[in-house]
Amino acid sequence: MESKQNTLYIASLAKGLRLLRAFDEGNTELSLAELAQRSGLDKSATQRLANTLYMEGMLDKDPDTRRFRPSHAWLQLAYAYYWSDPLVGQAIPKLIDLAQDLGETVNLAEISGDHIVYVSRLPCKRTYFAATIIGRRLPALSTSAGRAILSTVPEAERNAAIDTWPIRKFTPGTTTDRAQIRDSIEQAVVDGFAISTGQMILNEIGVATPIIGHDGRAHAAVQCSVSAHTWSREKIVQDILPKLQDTANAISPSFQPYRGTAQGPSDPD
Amino acid sequence: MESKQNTLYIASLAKGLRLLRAFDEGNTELSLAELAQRSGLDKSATQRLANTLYMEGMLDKDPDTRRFRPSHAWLQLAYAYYWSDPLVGQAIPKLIDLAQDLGETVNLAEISGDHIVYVSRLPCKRTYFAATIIGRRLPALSTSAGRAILSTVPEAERNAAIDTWPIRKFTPGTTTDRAQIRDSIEQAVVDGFAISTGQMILNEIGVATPIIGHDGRAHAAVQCSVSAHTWSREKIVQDILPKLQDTANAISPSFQPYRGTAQGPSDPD
DNA sequence: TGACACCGTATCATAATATGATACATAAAA
DNA sequence: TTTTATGTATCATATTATGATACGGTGTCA
Repeated sequence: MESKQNTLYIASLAKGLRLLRAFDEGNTELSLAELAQRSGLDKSATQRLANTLYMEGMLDKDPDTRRFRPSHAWLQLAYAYYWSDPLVGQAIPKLIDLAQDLGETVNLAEISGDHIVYVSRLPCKRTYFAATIIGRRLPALSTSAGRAILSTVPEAERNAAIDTWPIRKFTPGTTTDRAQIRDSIEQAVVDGFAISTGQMILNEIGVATPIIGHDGRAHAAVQCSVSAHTWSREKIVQDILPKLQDTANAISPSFQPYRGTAQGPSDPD
Repeated sequence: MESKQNTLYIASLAKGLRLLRAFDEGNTELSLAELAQRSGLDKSATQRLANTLYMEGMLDKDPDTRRFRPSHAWLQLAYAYYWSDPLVGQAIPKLIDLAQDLGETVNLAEISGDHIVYVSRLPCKRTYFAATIIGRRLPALSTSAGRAILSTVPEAERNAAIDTWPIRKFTPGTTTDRAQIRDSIEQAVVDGFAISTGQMILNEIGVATPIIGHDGRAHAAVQCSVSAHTWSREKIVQDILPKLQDTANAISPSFQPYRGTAQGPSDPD
């Protein structure tokens, strides 16, 4: 089989991880056959790996349908992650205050390669789409948070990112023109914040301010999503933005930049 | 080596998972040696497994200190979990409303073997310990949520649980006497809710109401934690409890009971 | 400065472990 | 009923993981 490399790579472990990754928002429970199909592994391998994950408590199994599901252990991993991320402890209390103050949903996003990951969400009111987005991974260029973060990196690197990083069309209103995205980011360089309309969801406006680290670069952003029905661009800049920036600045100074990086493939999901 | 069983158990995968589980609130970043020590694996195995996890993007690595950390992928797993858990989608919108209404922190907890797992948290105000508790796993008997859930199971099973399930002492005020815990749970059988004082944190009061499924049993609970400085038991019963119960009942009817169970060892952490 | 201990990294011959083809059983579809 | 698909179990083979060993770098104690 495709031995990824040399002797310090254990294929069995990697294959097991592929099974875990077979689950997502569209595939919440999978049969053995589906698991095999989605992971690209043959039936026998899938059988053994899934059984191992089951025995280790990483997968639940419905005794009737024999379908597999993510177990609570997946949340325990998130718990461990939270403690390991130095930014989380710093930011959460301030984000709580911000969310209470604004009365709108506030998110914390971090850069992860060419994507951003939502690390924490403080929901307020009836959130349009009430689903949690913790752990959601999106192309950085297509999000206000990603653009805010990119606005803090050196010009050359920034331009390279704008030219090469992935983009995805979520709604009819999603910007797919890189020139337009460049304008948006350059505007953010000047303004110190990024704002985008209807990129992810129709009638949704996102504002984000970068959380700047010691090196002057942002690795994260505070983001706020509001409805275009009740908010205008001007009103956001006037009422939300100042508080958003205060919060981001309050988090910034003591933040140890996050230097580690996994070299996983930049999967174009 | 200790082949857990037969031919449908892949030891390498299980060992890799042990590395992941080596990270927790007290061990947020680990060197290779520490990883080996905590997982109980020898240096070579740890080296290979950690390297594989790194290549697959499951671990980050600080290029200077060479220490490993949980990666963003751990949050992506949580994301997949949220979509797979039918209760989450049902409950979150109602919990948001409840949290806004109460102005206090609201949690969703699920039973997982003899422990409970916090699945979602809606923080309000300055939460005493602002840390997130999503994914935190606690002995069911030591929590208000666990007692609320246990109050809905048949008597025989309930008694067996009270006699055998694990207990842990978190504060000087934590109840370790099973007779007392039995009283607390039997009271919950009558009242329909559980309340506990200073079990996890000093001066913290927890109230929980069970979310009852089709089979009449609860697999989850809505929980609220407040400060004993500003709340008395009576005030909680008067002001918080009714809303808490309404919310739990609103979630209950349409909830498909969660039948799958991993057979992992009941680790006494 | 040198000696020592520790850690991360790399290599390699060996055998233990994972492999995947195959067969059986059960359940769903025709 | 027959047919198809899916979950489960078995087994001989060689591919794959193993772990002992060695090397280079770094920090610590004399």
